[in-house]
Amino acid sequence: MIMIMVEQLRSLPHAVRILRKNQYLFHQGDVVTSMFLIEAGEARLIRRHLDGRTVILQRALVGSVLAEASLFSESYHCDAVANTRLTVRVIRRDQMKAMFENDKAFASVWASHLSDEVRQARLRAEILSLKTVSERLDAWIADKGTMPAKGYWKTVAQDIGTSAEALYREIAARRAR
Amino acid sequence: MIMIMVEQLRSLPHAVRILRKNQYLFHQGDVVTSMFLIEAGEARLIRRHLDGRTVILQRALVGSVLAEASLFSESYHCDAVANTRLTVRVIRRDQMKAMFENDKAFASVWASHLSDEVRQARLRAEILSLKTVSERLDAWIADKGTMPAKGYWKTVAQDIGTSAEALYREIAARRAR
DNA sequence: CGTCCGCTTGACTCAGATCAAACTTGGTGG
DNA sequence: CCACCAAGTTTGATCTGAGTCAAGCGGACG
Repeated sequence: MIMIMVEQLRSLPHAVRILRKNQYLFHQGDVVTSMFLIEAGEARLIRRHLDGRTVILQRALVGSVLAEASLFSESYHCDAVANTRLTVRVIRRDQMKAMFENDKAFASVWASHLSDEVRQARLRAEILSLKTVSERLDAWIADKGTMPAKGYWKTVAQDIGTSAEALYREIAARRAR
Repeated sequence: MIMIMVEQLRSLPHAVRILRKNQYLFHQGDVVTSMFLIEAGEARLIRRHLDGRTVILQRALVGSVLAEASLFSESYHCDAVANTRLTVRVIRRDQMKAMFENDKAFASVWASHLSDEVRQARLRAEILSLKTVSERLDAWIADKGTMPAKGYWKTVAQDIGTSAEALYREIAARRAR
């Protein structure tokens, strides 16, 4: 399903943009003129708080679209930053809108994709409403299937909204059993 | 926008169902045959955990649709319960799908609505990723505009994922300033 | 008028945030 | 090949915000 969508998006005229790690793709408040399909690398949607803390709204990997939720809105509601060196396909918003309006199959796939995003975001909120690290980790694993390789644990800690240390301790405790 | 959608939904043939408080509209895993438009009352989408604790995924008031994210899926991914006496308009899923496919305006409105849901769910996750009650309350108020009337505070506590007591204390502390 | 529910406040306890210091590991450049 | 650096991991110590239990208050409503 998602592949079908990506296929169709690739058929549109586009430009390509390459960003360095930590470079911004767009900022909260910018007028939405383009949508971005990730070709290589990884990005994150973040919101920065007054005190400088950042919250990750979403992590986006190869094949995902930034920012789906903005196709019908005037301005971006968060920042997008490259997590790694990042290659994105730039598609003009009006072209994507035209495709949505003229191609029934695409419209369905797009809506279905949005529905999935709703579910995922609600799941994330559900995980974050759990109180202990242990419960959150269980829920995270229940969703994803397995624990990732060692270098990615810190990332999981951010996903489930705890400090890295707390997660390491939980993992250590489980290892001990 | 949302009103336009509701208007169009009302134009479809439908049945009406009335539920008592705490009665279930559907359960997680049920096959999706219908969508529900709330005519009167209030419902909540919840997920029940092994230990019996319930997590509110979403609260739904008059005019909202349950469960948007399921139009394109086979089974419900959570439970829906009446918060009050509840009147819903029952619309068959295949009719709604047909409308999505044949009516461009509706398709746009629907996708736009889903985008909004994505934003809201992500915002909720963002709030829940904050660590102190004070920060969460600030974020909640920043989103909604103001604090609700006194009888609704307990609800807010659930929204921001803390105990009622913790919220009452935070409110008391603010009053003191 | 009694019952229910939301609010209020106190006391206690604890999970996890934070700070800190050491150790792996992979990559980079000399 | 090794020194060095950056990032992630590990573990300890400390502190605190908030969950929980508990008891009392007040308004709404049958």
